[in-house]
Amino acid sequence: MIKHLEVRERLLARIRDMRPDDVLPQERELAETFGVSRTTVRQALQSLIEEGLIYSVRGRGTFVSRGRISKGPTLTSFSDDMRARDLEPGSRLLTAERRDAEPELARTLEIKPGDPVFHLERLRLADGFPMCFERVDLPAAPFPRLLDQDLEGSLYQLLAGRYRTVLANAEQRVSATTLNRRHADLLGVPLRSPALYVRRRGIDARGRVVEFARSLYRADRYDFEMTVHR
Amino acid sequence: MIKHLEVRERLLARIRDMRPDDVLPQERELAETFGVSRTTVRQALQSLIEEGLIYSVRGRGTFVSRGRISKGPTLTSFSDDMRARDLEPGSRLLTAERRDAEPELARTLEIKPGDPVFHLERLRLADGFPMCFERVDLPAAPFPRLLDQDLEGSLYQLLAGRYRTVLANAEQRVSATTLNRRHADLLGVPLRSPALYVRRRGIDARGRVVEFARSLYRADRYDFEMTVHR
DNA sequence: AAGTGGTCTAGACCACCCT
DNA sequence: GGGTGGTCTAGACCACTTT
Repeated sequence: MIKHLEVRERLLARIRDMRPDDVLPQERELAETFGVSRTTVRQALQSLIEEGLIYSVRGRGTFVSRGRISKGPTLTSFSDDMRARDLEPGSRLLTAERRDAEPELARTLEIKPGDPVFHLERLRLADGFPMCFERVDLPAAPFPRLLDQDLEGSLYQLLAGRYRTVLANAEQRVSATTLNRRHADLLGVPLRSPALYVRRRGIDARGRVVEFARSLYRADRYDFEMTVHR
Repeated sequence: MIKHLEVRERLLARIRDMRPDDVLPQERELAETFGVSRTTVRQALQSLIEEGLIYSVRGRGTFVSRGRISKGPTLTSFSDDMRARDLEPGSRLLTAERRDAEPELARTLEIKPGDPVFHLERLRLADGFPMCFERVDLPAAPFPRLLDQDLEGSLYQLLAGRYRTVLANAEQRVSATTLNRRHADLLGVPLRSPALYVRRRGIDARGRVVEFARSLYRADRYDFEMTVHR
């Protein structure tokens, strides 16, 4: 087990029993308590600060943040996201086909026009009810036989497991829209209901574009929580 | 000058002249070149990795990312935000009054029910056209004579300049909605047009709640861009 | 003056990738 | 086996806050 992650876990356990603005023991003391160097303690503290769970003030100390665990803008799959909300994720595959990339899609995926891509359409469910309609395009070359796999589970997990491709970061654009007949029916809401429209370009550790996804989230059941800094 | 920031600057200059997937010198070499320890080099590299400018692969090296500088989710004012889009920010003050905090607002602002708060309503403009309708509540105590100030400019700048209160981070919740008669008229769009609805709680460096803002952005003219990691 | 977090060092070993 | 990034150590000094 990596030490700073272990320290992080033990700090998390402490923080859970503390109240907002309570002060944590000082770093040198934590280092002694956990039997690690101060550097390692600081590495663990830093990750908690980045998530907004604690904050530090020079010359005063490190304190528990107000507010609760609001997950920062990290890259999570729909499945993880739903589980974090205590909802059971599901999926209904609507379309799965091989296509030739249109020029604009090719540019987005950084491949050549006409190169083969996989196009998926899925209805994402939470506790069995529609939450999100998503269309995903992926370059076909890195993912042989993708369409033969089980595409109703987590796509990210499939890419990581079978194709050793892990998404490292994503460019995301979030806007609002109202739903047309087809999308409203799929999501089980009235025509012209509001929805969050998210366009995402997923990038792997080497900087290759792995997916371009467009999702429509029911506005009455979903919102983005984020903590922004400085 | 803090060393790791200086190293960061010098690395940035190098990266600008490199192409995607070019490899950077190895960390031990950079340390020697810049006359600092490897730890300090790593601190500089880390900040560039977090911004997506470079990526590292264990056992291979550190490389320049594809894609350009995509600003992460940082805390910007409306004014900064508009200027980044080459739009001239403006403001029309609709309401500015002192109120007593309702219980729910008091809880959000972490003050006592009945404590005085300032309530502002502003129409935010971009190149003179409505972009966003915002309602802001602030605790009155830390901001004496706030209502006598010029409230049509940047609120963040006013808080920083006159009251020495700098927002350190904010909890934000983004959802979608459709506009009612009043809000549609204010924003100059048809009834029931889609809009982004943002609720934000701004926190200062000491963890005190400074503002609670609810904003409605025209969906046809505004979206959130963000880069998410890991 | 004492205590806190912020920065930095020099060196060590580990985990992983390549040839 | 040699080279890379990842983790960790023990110690030092600095900048800031509080007493």
